[in-house]
Amino acid sequence: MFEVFFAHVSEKVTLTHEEQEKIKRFFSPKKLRKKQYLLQEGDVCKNMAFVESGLLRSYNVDDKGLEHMIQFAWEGWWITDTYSFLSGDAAAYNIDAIEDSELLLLTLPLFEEMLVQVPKMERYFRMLFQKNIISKERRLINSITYSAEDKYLDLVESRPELIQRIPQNLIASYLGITPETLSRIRKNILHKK
Amino acid sequence: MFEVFFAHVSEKVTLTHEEQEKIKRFFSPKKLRKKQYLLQEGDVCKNMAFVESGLLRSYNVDDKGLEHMIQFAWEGWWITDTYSFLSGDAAAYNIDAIEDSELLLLTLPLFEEMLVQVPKMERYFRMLFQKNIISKERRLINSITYSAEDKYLDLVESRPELIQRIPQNLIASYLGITPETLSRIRKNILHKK
DNA sequence: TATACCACTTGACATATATCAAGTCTCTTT
DNA sequence: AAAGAGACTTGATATATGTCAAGTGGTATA
Repeated sequence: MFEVFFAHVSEKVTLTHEEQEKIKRFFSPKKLRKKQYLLQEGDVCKNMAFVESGLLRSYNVDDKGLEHMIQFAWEGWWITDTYSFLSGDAAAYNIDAIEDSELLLLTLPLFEEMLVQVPKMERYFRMLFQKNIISKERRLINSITYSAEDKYLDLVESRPELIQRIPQNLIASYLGITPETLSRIRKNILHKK
Repeated sequence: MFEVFFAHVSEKVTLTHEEQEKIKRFFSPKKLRKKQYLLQEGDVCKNMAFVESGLLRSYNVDDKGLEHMIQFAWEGWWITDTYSFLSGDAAAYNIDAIEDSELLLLTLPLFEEMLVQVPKMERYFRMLFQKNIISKERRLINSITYSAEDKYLDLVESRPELIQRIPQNLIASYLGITPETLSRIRKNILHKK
């Protein structure tokens, strides 16, 4: 159950066997069936979730009922509502499973306790967050700078697995465009070739 | 010179006097006059910069020569091109001073050395990056979800100091809209009142 | 004091993208 | 095999925002 997780951690820091055993005790495993919620808007986000298998998404819902994708997370990714998790305020996001999934959950008190007991994990999370910042920044710039077509082309290039695995209507939402526009863009790109 | 910096650090972790003295040695102070560059697109970003006083901005420039604001940083903020700084690849951004500024610079080797010698700083940066993720995420959602007017209203509410201090054409760029559109939005908001 | 420059505004018009509505195709369920 | 649902496409039209061009007022500079 912890295979993917420790493989991921070991890319950033080297843990002893004892440290691994200690770390395991802070997590609760959880299975989620397709379409089940991990978090609903308005609730407090009690967990960070590491995805051992499957696929989840986080998104918010606007006044008109439209969904806006914030993140997709599959094997080897973390997903949470960072703000709600850390502040204890109500979540603005929903998180649910796109495919049946196996998760490792970590609450805030256990997260903090783990960082104290295994200081190497401070380093792991610092590095994890660095990468997160880089990718959020890239997405933000794309969103501000590019046309709908260029946003899509950049995604195709930078995240091809995402294009393969995620339905088109969710990709459209992730890019901040409508499914109709994305469909027309794809048609347009094919014509050009 | 380190007043603002240690005030900022002490919000997150408590340092001894010895630790403070040790930390100081990793930084190089630098003054920047208005309009001077800290980083130019294409160069490698050699530093993270902490702003002791003044105001800087990071931005990229698109094919048409238009600037797109990524971040503003004044007293108590960090600014860098995170990707270029960590990877050593060419920077996609420019960073320059909007006002005369005093900075504390930290190179990557010294950043890493500091984290080893003063492990509390791992914790400081982990927490700093957490906050950064939260604010980037909020901006991203706004960018994807909201109309130009709603983006501006959200900024007025969440970052009033920014509205005060930053020229309107740069705010427009930060929101991903044109200065003309922002001007009309502001007029429109006044009319409603 | 004159000059030039910059930030911002305003108007007319252009365009990318959204919206609404219908249609196709595939896959699942009965 | 039939029915229904879901994902995607396509067309007609609407709308928000961009583009281009001109004008105003303030402020720095010579």
